[in-house]
Amino acid sequence: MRNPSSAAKTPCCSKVGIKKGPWTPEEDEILSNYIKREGEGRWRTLPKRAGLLRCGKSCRLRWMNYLRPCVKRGRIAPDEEDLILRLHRLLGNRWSLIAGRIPGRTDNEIKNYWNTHLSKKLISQGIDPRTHKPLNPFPSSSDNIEDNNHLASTSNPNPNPDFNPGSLESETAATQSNENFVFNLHNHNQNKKVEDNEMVMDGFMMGLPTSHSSNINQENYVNEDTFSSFLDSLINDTVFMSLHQQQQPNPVHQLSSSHHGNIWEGEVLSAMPGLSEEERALGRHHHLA
DNA sequence: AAAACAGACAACCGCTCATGA
DNA sequence: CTCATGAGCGGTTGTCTGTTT
Repeated sequence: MRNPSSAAKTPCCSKVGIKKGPWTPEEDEILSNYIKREGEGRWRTLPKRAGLLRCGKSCRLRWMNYLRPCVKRGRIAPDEEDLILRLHRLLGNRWSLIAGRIPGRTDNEIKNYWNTHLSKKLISQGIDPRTHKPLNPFPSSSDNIEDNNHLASTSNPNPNPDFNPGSLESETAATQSNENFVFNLHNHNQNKKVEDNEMVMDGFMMGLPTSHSSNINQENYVNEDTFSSFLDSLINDTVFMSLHQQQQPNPVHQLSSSHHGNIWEGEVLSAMPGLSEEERALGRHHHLA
């Protein structure tokens, strides 16, 4: 339950006369017409100017998630679902980043779909939706071992069989290789939420020493275009399959055609489009530091 | 038919960050 | 540098709707 006393901290939504709850078609029309006429922005004052009894945040949310012409409604397609799974394995709960790679879908929609469908689906498959790792890393029966090997080969971000989150041996190449990528992701994300706890909790960041999160600086910055192109490459089957065929002859490290979140450092650095030799070197330097 | 329950998703809240005065 | 404000994000909750009992 929401804490009534906390509402006083958010003056924009606590004013008397501000309507809450589901939007009516009339309100939608007023908001749509106003934004089409006047444009987006200045959300705090928009309700008054448009003649709506809503807070600015509510107007923004309604526009962003439902009224924008580019918002796609309807069921999530299987290919979109696959994309969400891969991006979540790479990005964690960065819903806006994930949504940014899926045209027409909003962060709220993807977040809801994840919480109501995909997380349950992964759990039913024995996969931890947070970490994308098997829920039971030490199965007792041979059947379970087989099942988990299959799961690991398709969805585990660290399919290296030596991986053990609780041991020094867990510092495998797979885990360490994510480090630079994680590092750059945080720079990309406007340095937002650079918190040790969050980094530890994020699935694909498991095993990352927390001290690194406080050392994020500009020298490892990768610009938006580079990051965007990089993500495109990550979600492209062909690129990753060819990379793995070239660089990972070991069948243990082969990935299925539909799941390949396991990123090795060499792949990450070499796959980064437009990355200079200096930047690659910086990435290696950070990894070794 | 109606109540209870569960699932889906729309919306809200608190927080952080960016920017400008 | 500090403060105020706007904007955006992710977690959580409320409400609606379909299903089961």
